[in-house]
Amino acid sequence: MTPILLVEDDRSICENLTAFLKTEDFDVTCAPGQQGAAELLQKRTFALVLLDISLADGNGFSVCREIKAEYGLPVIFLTASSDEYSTVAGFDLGADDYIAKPFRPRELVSRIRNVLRLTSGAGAVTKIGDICIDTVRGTASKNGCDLNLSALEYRLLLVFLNHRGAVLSRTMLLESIWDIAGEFVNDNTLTVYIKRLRDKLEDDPQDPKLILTVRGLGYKLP
Amino acid sequence: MTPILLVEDDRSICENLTAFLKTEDFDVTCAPGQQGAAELLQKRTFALVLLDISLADGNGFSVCREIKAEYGLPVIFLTASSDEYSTVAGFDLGADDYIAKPFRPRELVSRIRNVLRLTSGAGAVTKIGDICIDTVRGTASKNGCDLNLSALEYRLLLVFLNHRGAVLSRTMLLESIWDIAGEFVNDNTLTVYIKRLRDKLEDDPQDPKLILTVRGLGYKLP
DNA sequence: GTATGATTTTATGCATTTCCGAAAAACAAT
DNA sequence: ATTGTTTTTCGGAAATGCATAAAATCATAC
Repeated sequence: MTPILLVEDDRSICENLTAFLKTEDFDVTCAPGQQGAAELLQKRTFALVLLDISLADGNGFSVCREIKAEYGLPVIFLTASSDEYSTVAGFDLGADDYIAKPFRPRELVSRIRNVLRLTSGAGAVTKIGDICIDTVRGTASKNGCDLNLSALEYRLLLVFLNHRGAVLSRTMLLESIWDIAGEFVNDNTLTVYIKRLRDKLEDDPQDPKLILTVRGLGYKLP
Repeated sequence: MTPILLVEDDRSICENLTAFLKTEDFDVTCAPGQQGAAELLQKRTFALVLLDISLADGNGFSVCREIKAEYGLPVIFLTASSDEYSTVAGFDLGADDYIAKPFRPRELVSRIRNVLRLTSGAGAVTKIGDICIDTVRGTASKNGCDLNLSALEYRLLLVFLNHRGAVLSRTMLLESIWDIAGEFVNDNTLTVYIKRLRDKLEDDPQDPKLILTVRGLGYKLP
């Protein structure tokens, strides 16, 4: 299921598209406006964004600019105003395609697949605060400069990323990284890697804001 | 001047588009039908093909299939029949965009630029620094002189090329080149070929700038 | 049959990382 | 405060992953 973010304030369009795209193996999440879209992009990772130009709060253009600057995700504009000016402006902002309503669902699917094909190789970037994780390039950076994570540090960070907000028990973390044929490593190894990650990620490793300890339960990424 | 091939049998459209696109810094060559298109593609190099579906001899779909198979060039369908079936069929053949007549010239230009942006890196000849890879001839050259890559070295380079920027795991590389009926070769074979490629490609093989090692994760071409 | 080049394997060295034990610190409960 | 538990820190030993050289195998043409 390819995760897609649909930014659209018309509820009925949202519901119809979500249902239809589901049958085509896309996992659609709806955001009614700029605000919600920004929050979802912070929290989760998407492969593509479908963007309505006319939103209640702000317009699609500014959302597009943000998405391109922050996450580099492919964007397809989805809009009623099919006038030439909009089309050109949309492309100038780095949109990857532009579909005028009313559009035929099957054409939309074709265009989504097409854009995904053309942009594959573009990174799937997730942001947490000023930390940037690019799962395609296999890098994590802070304020643009590479953090030089080791392979294990990187994998550990990924686990936190995929369970954003949840408390992860030490056992669970050990299992997901060190479970080689049921043989675990020393429990303390995890602790050491938590420290390493903090040293590299946190502004102040003494007072972690990203990887928090939940005493007795484990750790979590808020 | 970006060279574009326009395959279109309506003379007046040809002339108008040629003139207009010229003002946008595109160098348009017209072919009235399948026959002429094939000959021109043989003789010259184009960056993109604008393709009318309804041609006097044969139809645009078969031309598209041929272009994609033989030259791998980006294709934009340009057509009167905007029915859904055609759109989907066009994309299925590997078209990169689809514009229904009548279209606005400025939108066409936007879409051309957009497709060129998205497909840059495809094309028959790709450059990385001072390395030139010609996927039609199957050769790679540095500063104009042939690098004399062996078949495997060349194929390995192609894998990197097709995943520019991404970290490619050793397993993935082994699979894409040495996976003969699930039987892998010695894991170190890959290492050796990485070295061979570096020796031929890099200015200073000791300090690679093209094929970088990402310890624990794999290699990547930045 | 030998000569040439491509491919694969073997062997070795080096650098980084991963791992662990033990001590120190932080925390919770009495 | 005292005690016991959990978490953090530290340094060095062990393991791993990668680079390199050189030898062995295979294919092809001469």
